Amino acid sequence: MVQNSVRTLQAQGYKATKPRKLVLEVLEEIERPLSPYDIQGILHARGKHLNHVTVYRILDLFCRLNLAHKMLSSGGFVKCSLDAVEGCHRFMVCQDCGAIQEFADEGLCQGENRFARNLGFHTEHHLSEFAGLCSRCYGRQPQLTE
Amino acid sequence: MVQNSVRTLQAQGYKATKPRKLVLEVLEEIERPLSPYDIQGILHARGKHLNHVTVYRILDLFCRLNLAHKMLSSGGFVKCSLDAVEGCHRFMVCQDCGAIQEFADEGLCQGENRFARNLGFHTEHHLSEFAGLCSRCYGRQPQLTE
DNA sequence: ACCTAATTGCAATATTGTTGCATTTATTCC
DNA sequence: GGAATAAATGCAACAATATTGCAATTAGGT
Repeated sequence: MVQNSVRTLQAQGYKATKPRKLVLEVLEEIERPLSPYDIQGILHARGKHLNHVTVYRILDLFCRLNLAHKMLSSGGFVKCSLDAVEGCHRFMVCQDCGAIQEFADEGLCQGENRFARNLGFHTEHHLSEFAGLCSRCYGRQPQLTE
Repeated sequence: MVQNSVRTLQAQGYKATKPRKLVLEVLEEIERPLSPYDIQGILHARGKHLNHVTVYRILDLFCRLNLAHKMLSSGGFVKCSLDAVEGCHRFMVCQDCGAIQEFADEGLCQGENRFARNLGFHTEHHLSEFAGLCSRCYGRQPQLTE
């Protein structure tokens, strides 16, 4: 799976370096928003030592290439699971287990565009996050500390 | 107008202190996302000196009381213009002049809830921001530096 | 005007993010 | 496979942002 992202990197002329692959692995494995320092810490615990500056720059690149997304509510980074989200980022965040799920819907976009235009606003990008409970956590005891 | 917010504060048992009124004034006057340090700086230039810790705590309180909102995309704070946004925060941000406009729509909420539920997700809050051009800036030359 | 709880300021510290430059590394070409 | 080289990383220093505990101040009720 990391392989897909590696291809994207190379297709755009970026190198598939070891640090970049390591960050990709973490983001794929942990489907929850992670800060740059979170990622550094996780890798550190695995004996992989990346400078935090490097992590910042990698995440920055990934966001530009749409390989990752910076969550609006928490500022944490997640791996994008959808390829074709043209300037429209939508995620559901489970308030219990912290899991995130990306989604897209043409109908929602159109509804939002129409609504905005009625207010004289010409929309270019939508950002939206839903907070709630995922199907696994719905009807269970809370898990997440915080 | 600050008066409305002052009433909200007092109705909830919070004091209408000078620092709080000053922050309210700035947020009302400047309808663009402002960081805590922005606000401190603006007030400082007017001869009003607030400690940044105070600004942080005030903004924190305002958000809890729904008097202010922390923008998802920028992290800046804006004054809420709608009273009855129950856990649902929606803003349009002009990419040109930076102006923000809060909005609400029952229909959008319902559509989003329905969509999420089809994916097994039980939504509690919606956060959404549209980026685009406001009616004044649409069809003009760009203004915002950055 | 006084009392008291709430709020603010201060100092110290922690966390997060940025910049310039020397060193290393992934790819291209032979 | 082994250079060449442009890109990427690490390092060090620093800048910006955010948090905590506690003493001093202030708003609101009497």
